[in-house]
Amino acid sequence: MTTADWISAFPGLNKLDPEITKSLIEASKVVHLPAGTRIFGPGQAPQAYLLVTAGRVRIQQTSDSGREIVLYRVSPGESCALTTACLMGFEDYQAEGIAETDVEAVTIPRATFDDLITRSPEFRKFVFTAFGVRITNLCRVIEDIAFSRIDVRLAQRLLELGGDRGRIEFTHQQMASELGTAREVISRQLNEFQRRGWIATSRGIIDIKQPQALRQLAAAP
Amino acid sequence: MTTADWISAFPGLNKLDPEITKSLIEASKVVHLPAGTRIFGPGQAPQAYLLVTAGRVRIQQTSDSGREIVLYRVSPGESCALTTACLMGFEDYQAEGIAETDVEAVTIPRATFDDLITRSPEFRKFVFTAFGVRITNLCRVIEDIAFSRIDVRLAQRLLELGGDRGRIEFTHQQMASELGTAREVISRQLNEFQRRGWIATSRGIIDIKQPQALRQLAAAP
DNA sequence: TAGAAGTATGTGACCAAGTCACATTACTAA
DNA sequence: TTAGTAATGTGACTTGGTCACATACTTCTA
Repeated sequence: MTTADWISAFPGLNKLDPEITKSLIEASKVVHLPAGTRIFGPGQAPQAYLLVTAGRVRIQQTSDSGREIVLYRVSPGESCALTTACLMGFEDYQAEGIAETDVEAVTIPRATFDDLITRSPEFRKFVFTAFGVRITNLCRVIEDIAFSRIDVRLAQRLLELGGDRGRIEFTHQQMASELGTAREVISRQLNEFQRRGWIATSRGIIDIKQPQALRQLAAAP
Repeated sequence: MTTADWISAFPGLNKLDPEITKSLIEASKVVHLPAGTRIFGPGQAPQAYLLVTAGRVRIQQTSDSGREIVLYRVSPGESCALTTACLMGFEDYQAEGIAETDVEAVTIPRATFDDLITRSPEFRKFVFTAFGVRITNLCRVIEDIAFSRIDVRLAQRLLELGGDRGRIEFTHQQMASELGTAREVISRQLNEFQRRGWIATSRGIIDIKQPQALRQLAAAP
């Protein structure tokens, strides 16, 4: 089976030489990871280059004191810079990757990855661009944590996570981990949002009622 | 002139094939940048791969509100992941790189960089490891900002910047930019450190008097 | 189906850190 | 010497994080 369907999900991989594409498809293997799988983490290095085709992987970091913060997510059409870096020989990092939903991904063995890097400028660009996006993204996170108000950040994240249905199945503690803050802080902010009618909450659920109000807050200077 | 002295400053580049080393040296050019030079930034993409051989480059980010935070520094023996990413085609980032001291660096043209990536596994590993280090580093910054107390972070940074002489020629505002906080916060913390006899300060200068006291605070949980 | 245990959320008091406004103190260049 | 500028000091206030504990909802079990 060398169904190449998945490759169309990666804009950066569309312009590869047919030969390269062939190598890529032949060496790749589609894997399915159930929600909750720990894909990599301290003491658990990934064995292959990973391209997510369906589902979502959450990359997060836990501090010594046990508090967590979500660094970024890997969505379909993306790869994880951390696993790539690890694959290329740098293994000492603290973050961990967890399948947030059932995940379908394509794995490419290290040797093939190395071979493709050598042979294809387009593949190289794809990989380096992925690095660039992640680094830029982490810089953005730093800026947000350092300089943005918690209500603004919460509104942004609610909109990001809400999707079309506007329903987020997260506990307050999970939302706190999203933003690297404390549960009580989230509880208070959510209560305030609810008081204003922007959201409705019940145990483990947040429903967005007035996305435009959240958007306005999220866009605040 | 193809003095290859600089190459010994890069542990990752020591094991290259003689041929690769030759290419590297022939294509490289040593450049000198006076302190204060803006090496890259929004709207100012770097034109070549940059390896720092002497001096120090500061990578920082400025928020919309004008506040700054130092993301990391590039010291001799290191390269800048952001410029690399940029070089490989990803250009949209907000951070800027500034020569903090007079800087001596080796530049490698894009074409040569690309060629070396293709031909040398060791060079690839060097580049990818540099990415990994930076990403790990940024994750550490995120953790610090999100979870560490400002006095602990200040103590750490004072020790990092103090060097052997234990003198730091920074204004309070500059120290605030280091940690992404406000000048008043730094002033108060420094006053407290001074009150305890750990440091001495005068206009634009911080002298470390009791590094071990700072170390103890810096190691706090 | 009641009770118990576990998880999620609410709340007030308090502390840490960031903001604002303005005063004071050093340096620098006429 | 003296403006003028840059650096630092300070108090009042707001925001956000911490702590301790109360309350409410779910699920499991007897």
